Amino acid sequence: MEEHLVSWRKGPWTAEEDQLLIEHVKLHGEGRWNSVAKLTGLKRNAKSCRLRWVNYLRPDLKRGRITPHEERIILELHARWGNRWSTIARSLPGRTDNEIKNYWRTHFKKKGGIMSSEESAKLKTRLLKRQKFQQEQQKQLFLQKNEDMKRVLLLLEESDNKVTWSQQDMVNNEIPSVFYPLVFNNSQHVVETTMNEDFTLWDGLWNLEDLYPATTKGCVQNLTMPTPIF
DNA sequence: AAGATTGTCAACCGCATCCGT
DNA sequence: TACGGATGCGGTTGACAATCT
Repeated sequence: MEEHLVSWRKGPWTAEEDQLLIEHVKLHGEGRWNSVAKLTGLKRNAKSCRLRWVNYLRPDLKRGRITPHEERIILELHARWGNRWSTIARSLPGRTDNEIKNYWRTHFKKKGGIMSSEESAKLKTRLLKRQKFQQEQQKQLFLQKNEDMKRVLLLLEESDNKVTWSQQDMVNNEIPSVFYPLVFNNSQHVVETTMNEDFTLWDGLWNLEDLYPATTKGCVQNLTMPTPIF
């Protein structure tokens, strides 16, 4: 396609354009971005198509906020490799170089590129808070598990010891699966998912607390630890 | 309530690199 | 080996949203 004859569309992509691009990749695979316009009628140049696919439409992309674990990886890899975003992105499946670059610039890049001692102290405090929270959460999980086991023992007694552990239960040292409906409202998987999501939520709140101590203090204090559903 | 400031993120641009001819 | 097109990368911009004053 002769670029000087075509007036390429620019700016945000529409849902229709996205659909055309998705269909094109389904049919022809990734790459050959120059043929997209020819074959689909899209008025987007090769670069724009590639970027849209890589940063937004790829099905293996991870949506949502960067997790504390990912943040730690970003910090470590940036310390090692500097601004080699695509290299860093390879260690974070589902995240794009653009996303990581944006995240870094928003959260860590300071004027002049060097953090003041006050800022680095803030970062340290934040990491310590996280560590503390993780420890507390593990403790809570442990205590919760103990409670679950007590419950199961009671149920076992009530059921006249007629229930047996499956082989898998024995291997995992877990509650007999037949008791799940009685012990958990849903499945254990749902409980774990909820806990993880809550962790992300709490992490976000810490960020807020660091940034806006006055406005979020009350909110954070009034929240309680997430508890499994019974 | 409204304007100013700051944060976020999608998208663009220029340059570098790769690869086929 | 040189050349040109395709692709990849990192820096930057601009629009919009959220928050502050």
